Amino acid sequence: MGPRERRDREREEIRTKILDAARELFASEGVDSVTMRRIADRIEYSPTAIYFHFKDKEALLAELCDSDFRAFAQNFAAAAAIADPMDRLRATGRSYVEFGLTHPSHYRVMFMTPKPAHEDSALSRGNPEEDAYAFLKSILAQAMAEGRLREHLTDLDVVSQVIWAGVHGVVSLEIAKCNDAWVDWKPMADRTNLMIEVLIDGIERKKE
Amino acid sequence: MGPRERRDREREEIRTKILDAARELFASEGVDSVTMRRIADRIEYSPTAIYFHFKDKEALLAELCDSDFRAFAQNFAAAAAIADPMDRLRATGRSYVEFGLTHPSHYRVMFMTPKPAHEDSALSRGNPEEDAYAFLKSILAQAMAEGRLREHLTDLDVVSQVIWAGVHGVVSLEIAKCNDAWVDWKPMADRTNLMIEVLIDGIERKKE
DNA sequence: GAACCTAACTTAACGCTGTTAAGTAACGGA
DNA sequence: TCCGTTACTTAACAGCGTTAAGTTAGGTTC
Repeated sequence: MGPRERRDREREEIRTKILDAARELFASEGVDSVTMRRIADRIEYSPTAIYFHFKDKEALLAELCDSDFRAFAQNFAAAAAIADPMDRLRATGRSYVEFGLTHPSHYRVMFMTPKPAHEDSALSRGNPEEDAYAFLKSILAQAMAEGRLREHLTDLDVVSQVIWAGVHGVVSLEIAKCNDAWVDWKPMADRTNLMIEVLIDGIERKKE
Repeated sequence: MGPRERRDREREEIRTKILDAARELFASEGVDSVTMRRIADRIEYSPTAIYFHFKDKEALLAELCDSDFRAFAQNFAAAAAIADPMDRLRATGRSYVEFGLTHPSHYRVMFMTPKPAHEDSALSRGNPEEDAYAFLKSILAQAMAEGRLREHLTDLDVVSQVIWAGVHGVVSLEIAKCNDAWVDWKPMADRTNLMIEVLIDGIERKKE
């Protein structure tokens, strides 16, 4: 079974070569520069060779996205070490915004671009270390278990989705509209801080 | 001075004809279907004729955006009639979300797509009836004047931008990620309600 | 009225895109 | 040795935004 394994390995190698080339183009020149022909140029193959390894451009980008999601989730490792759930939530929010501002191109593709379905993913969903949404949910689950959330907040998913939407709103508005002059944009840090503060204040149970 | 005026009028007519065709294509088949060639087909001109009336495709879309922004701002007319600023804020948030869900294509172009500068606009900025951001700001200005906002909230722009980001987050996540199966999406109405409630709770001054 | 000029187009083309069809080598298995 | 699969290549198609060059109609000027 030597040749077969070697062939499989070679196939995997050129696959990752394509992905690496795409990732480099994407990071350095933006999503619009990622064309099949430019990827092919980089790896010194013909453009059509890519279609032997990926169904089409969309499938290629989707697979790029998967690894980006993994990097995104690992971005929260530092925050994960914080014991207090509310403080962990604060740190997670800050990490989230930081990731978006540091990798705006990735953020756009991951969270600001509608994609048709894309169900088949190599990511282990539900695992807080690879699935950022599961990570957020686990924080709120602990907060709820410890009685730190308001009484009427019983649906973990709704709360998670609103928290997510809050920080996502700050990041995505910044990415999409920071050049628009008709808004007197205040410093990003101020917006981030107030958003996190408002969100936490809105879900935290008040002491009497 | 007859002929000259007639010529100017004709020029304006074909201009709006182009815009109307683009708008129709855009609304019915999405932004990707708006191509110079398809617009030209609709109005029975050659594609290049459009370039005599618009610098390029981007300028055409920018002008479409302007009228969309006007429609967007007028969407808040009903909410504007509410006297209490916090209730007006609630109604405005709900109108905002409703607009986004009813016109996802427009919303995407307006608020989810980075555009290079685009400063020249026919919109009267600062006028709450045409500028939705100014409208939001005017609500919060009244709230602040009436002592309804927390003491530490002194910067009207920061508060406005966070409120905006909150509802924008709910809408844009819905538009971009509603097909993603790795999130157990809860009903849009629940997310909207909780977001508005959390935001208002986070900025409203508490009675003692 | 004739010449001229310019505004408003058209046709043809360029260079780019994603993608497919058809052809060609190389190589493992029967 | 033959055969079929695998992994490609070259050529091409249809579409895109955009530009260059040519055409026609209409107002202006002598």
